[in-house]
Amino acid sequence: MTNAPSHRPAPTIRLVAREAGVSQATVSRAFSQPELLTPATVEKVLGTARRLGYVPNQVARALSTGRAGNIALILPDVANPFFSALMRGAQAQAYKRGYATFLGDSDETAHLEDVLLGKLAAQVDGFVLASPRLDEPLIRKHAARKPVVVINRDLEGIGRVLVDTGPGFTAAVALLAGLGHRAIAYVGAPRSSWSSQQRARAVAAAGAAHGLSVVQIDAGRPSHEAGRDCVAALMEAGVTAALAVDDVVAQGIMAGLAERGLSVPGDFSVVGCDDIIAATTYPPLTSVNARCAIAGANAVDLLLNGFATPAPPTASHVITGELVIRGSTGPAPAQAPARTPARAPAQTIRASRRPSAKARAPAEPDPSSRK
Amino acid sequence: MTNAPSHRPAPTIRLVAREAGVSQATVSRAFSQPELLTPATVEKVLGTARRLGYVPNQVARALSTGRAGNIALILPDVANPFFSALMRGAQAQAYKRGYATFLGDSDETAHLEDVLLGKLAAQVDGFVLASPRLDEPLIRKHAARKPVVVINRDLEGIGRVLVDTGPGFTAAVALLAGLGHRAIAYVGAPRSSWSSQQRARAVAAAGAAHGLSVVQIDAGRPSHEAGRDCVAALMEAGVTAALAVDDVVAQGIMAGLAERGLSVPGDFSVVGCDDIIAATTYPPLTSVNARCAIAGANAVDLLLNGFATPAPPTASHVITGELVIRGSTGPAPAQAPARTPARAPAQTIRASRRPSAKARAPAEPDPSSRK
DNA sequence: CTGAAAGCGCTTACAG
DNA sequence: CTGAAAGCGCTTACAG
Repeated sequence: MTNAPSHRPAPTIRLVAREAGVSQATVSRAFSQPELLTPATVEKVLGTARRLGYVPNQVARALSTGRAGNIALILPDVANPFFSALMRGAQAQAYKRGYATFLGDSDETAHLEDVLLGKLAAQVDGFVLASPRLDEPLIRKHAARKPVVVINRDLEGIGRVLVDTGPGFTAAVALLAGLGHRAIAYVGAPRSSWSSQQRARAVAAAGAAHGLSVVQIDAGRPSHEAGRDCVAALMEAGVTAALAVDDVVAQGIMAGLAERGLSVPGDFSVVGCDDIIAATTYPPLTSVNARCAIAGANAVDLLLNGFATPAPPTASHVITGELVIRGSTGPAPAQAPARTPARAPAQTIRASRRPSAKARAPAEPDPSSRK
Repeated sequence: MTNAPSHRPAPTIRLVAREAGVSQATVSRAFSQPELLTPATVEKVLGTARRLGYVPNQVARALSTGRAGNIALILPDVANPFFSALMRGAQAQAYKRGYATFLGDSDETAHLEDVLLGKLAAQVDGFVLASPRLDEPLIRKHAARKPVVVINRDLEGIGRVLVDTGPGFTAAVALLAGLGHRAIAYVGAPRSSWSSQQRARAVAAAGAAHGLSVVQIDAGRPSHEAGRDCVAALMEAGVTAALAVDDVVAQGIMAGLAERGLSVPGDFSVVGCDDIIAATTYPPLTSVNARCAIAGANAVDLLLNGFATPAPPTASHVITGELVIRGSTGPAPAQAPARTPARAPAQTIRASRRPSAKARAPAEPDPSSRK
């Protein structure tokens, strides 16, 4: 396995030095510490460097200095809108501060997280671990080797960014109470993630404060389908509003309601969380904004700022999500929607170029959501 | 700026050699070419390596061999569902083949693409460039230095993966014609991307073949909002169905129709493209599947396979997108929908924890879509 | 202000 | 089958 030799090798510092008539050290300084050189020297070196198309080799630099100039972002699923937004914020911030970003998708597994952390360790100066699935001892093991900042996991002594959506959910319950709802549901994730737990608690507490009856429903792995599937349970419970662990599930709930001929917010109110896709549904979702992009950027800042200090990052940074009220919440209906049977789901047919259309399951995975 | 010294330095090959009583060369071979060594030696070395927690330093290895073991994926917007899915497929395939992935988000700008390509060049063995905004000469310049595979850009002599959605759009037009539609619209991107051009041509040709009247509408930068905004133009044009450049725009069109009290597919039919979010809307979108994840994986394969050959990748790999029929397409209405004025858009209010709710624009960027 | 030289942690012909 | 040694392309005390 040879690297395609047809690609000419990049010019090195030695060539630039020779062409400019200076030493390698001078070329190096022209790039990394120009203030140590005469402006004329810097100009001369940079000029010939540009002419030759020279760019400092980051790999050699990393080996020499011990600093890679890279970070890695490890997350459970890049296709999930929450993580996409987070990634966008993190990558942009890292770039702005001169760092390149490795992307590691753990496919929701703790094992892959562990492997990725190990493989990338030598090439990065630190990690941002979003909603890690890894158990605490392993996270701490990796954090002992390289600086680590986690997002949405509260680990004492490890740098972390926590998105506090509790107040947003509290506000959402208050909104529903004000609209006359008396029985509501929280639709959450299974082995409660830190985020889902937090949201469930906020709903329970606020519900009690307003004298509402609150049922908790476990949707399983949060996905559009999971949301749709739990609509039966919502009808059974006799509630008139649901707060979901995230927008994907909320959107699924809206689809399930529509299949039963129920309208939102006329017959039922729905609240989501994250506020990434919430503005694009119809009706647009009332949702708790999780400031995903900001969380990603803050995590990168926390990590990079830590490089300048002797101790690893250990601070915890809390971001508060606010409620954004849109069109999926309205006055409580006169009575809870009847247990309407679902209509047959809309047909899905995959047509090829050939006239014969054949029914098949879509190959692309559902954009699902677990945080 | 020092790297946090509290993180103990990783053990090196020298330490392992000393501890195992062998030379560095032997330790190196135990990891990279164990077949050259006695099984006993390999075992001894690997054992002490494990005991010391030694992992080969990828940076040193890269400098020495000239192979980084990394690739970079450059794309216009990670928050766009199309690219998220593509990224997922690419990253997973690279991992499967032993490569780590750098992520570069160009934020839709040609300049950032250029910079990222330059900065990452030394750290990667090649690039996957998805829907590049860069002009052809610059792409060729970079491709002359490092292997490059582009996605959805047809550049002779450069490795590329092209998703051909033409047949899918042709099938979609046939579907609409069969449902009795006589006047349809294609809603595309502005400075036509390769993808949008291709789709527009397919719609025009198929429309002519079926004797339909076809209008082309430019939605500007493809986004949910752009889709919603062009509904007025659709009404004006008197069409009864629209095919959109992607699902995000299609979803926007559905929202705009809903705001006017028009139902899909009763009053109007909508077709999208990409098939990532199509299954999650209500009604679920009929959409041309763009096999995004597969495109990403194929691009990585094309790139990595090229490393084994002397010449850079130059093949072009075409993936055909098929039409997936769901609930947003139906029989043509008796007559084109009247020019109903839009109702006031659903209110958006952001509520803080404090009782006073204040109206503000959401901070998160709209997940938009340009490919 | 500039240069000669050692060193970062590996790999790999070249000997033996 | 194993080792001594050069080299990958930089950076950085150390001299001058």
